Amino acid sequence: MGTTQLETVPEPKYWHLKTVLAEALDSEFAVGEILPNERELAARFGVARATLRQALEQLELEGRLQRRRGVGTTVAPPRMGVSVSPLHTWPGAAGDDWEPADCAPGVPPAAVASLLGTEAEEPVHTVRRSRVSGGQPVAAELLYVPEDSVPDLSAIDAPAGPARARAVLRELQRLGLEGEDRAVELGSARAEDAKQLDRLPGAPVLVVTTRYFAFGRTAAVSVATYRADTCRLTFGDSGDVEIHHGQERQAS
Amino acid sequence: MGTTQLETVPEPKYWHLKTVLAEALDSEFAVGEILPNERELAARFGVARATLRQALEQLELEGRLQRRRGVGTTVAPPRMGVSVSPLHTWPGAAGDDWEPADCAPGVPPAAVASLLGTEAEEPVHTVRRSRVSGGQPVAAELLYVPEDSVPDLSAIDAPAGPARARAVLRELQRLGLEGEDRAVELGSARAEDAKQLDRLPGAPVLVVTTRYFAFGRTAAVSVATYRADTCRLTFGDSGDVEIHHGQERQAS
DNA sequence: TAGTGGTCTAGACCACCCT
DNA sequence: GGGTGGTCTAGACCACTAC
Repeated sequence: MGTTQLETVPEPKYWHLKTVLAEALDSEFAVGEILPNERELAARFGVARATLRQALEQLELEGRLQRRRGVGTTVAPPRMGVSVSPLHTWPGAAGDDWEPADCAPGVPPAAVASLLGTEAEEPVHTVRRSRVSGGQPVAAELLYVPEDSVPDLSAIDAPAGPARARAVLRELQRLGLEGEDRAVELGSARAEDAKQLDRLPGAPVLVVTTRYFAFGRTAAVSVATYRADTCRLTFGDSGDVEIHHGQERQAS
Repeated sequence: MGTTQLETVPEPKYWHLKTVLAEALDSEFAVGEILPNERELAARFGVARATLRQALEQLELEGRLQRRRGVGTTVAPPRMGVSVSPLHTWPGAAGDDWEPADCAPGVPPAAVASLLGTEAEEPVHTVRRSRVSGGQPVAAELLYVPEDSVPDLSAIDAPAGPARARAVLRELQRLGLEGEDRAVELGSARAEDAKQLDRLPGAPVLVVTTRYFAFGRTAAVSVATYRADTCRLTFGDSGDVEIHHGQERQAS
């Protein structure tokens, strides 16, 4: 009864390891610095490599580390704030930092079709865009626009590719935007998005689903996947606020 | 040169496994149904248990599965939409679905102190609340309120506990709220939050950081951690939209 | 007490990057 | 070619739940 029981619930090794590493990152490493490789770190801490990797995985999930196959593990800079504020403008409006990449007709996934209220197998304009911030890709987007939302689009304008993407976006601007709403959830990058984001398939992403309303219905749906490791999504004007984990220095 | 190379990039086993399982979930399992245990599934697919677990982990991350130690793996219901719209009201206003749990003075983490603009070691009112939706806990929140934001709070009111939490929230309502902004990022549940969310430490969470402005400065900061596996954060009025992965039936 | 998922080990080989 | 992280194996034991 009088015994001091510090660990009624024994802490998993990888959890403790993560804490130790996190403290080391704050105090002993600079942003961009390369950590010792996994085999050496595991040996140094006296654990199996798999256990060490469990700790590294969590730190990467929290945006503290960046791991690249064939290169090594580096200390990540603080997450960048990426604004996803409702701007009450259509995608593709002047000033947004998305780059149209492609456009082709395609059947949207069932979840999107249900949001659009289209028939199950009905093809819609599918515009792919990518967003770059701070010199690296942060998001990949698929924008689904039913054919009848942009009736004036001349099919002859551009059969496919970036030119057609721009044409669809241009047509959207003509519509009266009545509103929009957003949802954010956790997902994992599909192969296509992963390549666009310079990550491996399955990497954690924040999926932002936006519905655009016009004519009293959903006129377009955007599904944007943001790199969860490097991005902090901001709503409002908190985009330029710095978040500090601890002391931070720049690698020389 | 004329060979058809279907797999220039060989797909990892766990990735393929995940796809197969996801399809099985859509077509052969009902929500709430219990899957065969990991050892049997691994044997059935001819892989090591660790490999199978990698696939299950991703499906859980995507909100398709729910795993509970000592119980089993069940098919998760679609994620519930949880509204985090800017309501332009203080936390604790009538009608919000947060339950005050506790309040004590405490030194906020450095990141929060920097948002509040308080001194490094300055203690602030720290209110803990929890949010329940659909009968289960979805979020845990720590609300940091500097002492001078609620100067009229009589310390004698309640020394600690839920009563004091309510007292702090009550005082907040008196202030003129000038604005708020939010940021969403991925994190992992700390031990404390994990218990509150009925998850293991390290579980993926969506961290919503909200700044409340009054007197031309940041008068309070809220850090809310939402279960990433069960929640879809909604901004706007898309909260009641159904998202379907595929066919869905109810377990009998 | 039996069965589940969670943790951990000590190996092996592979895909990728850089030089 | 040498070094990195990524995948995979076949075990073992532990913590938890339910009966």
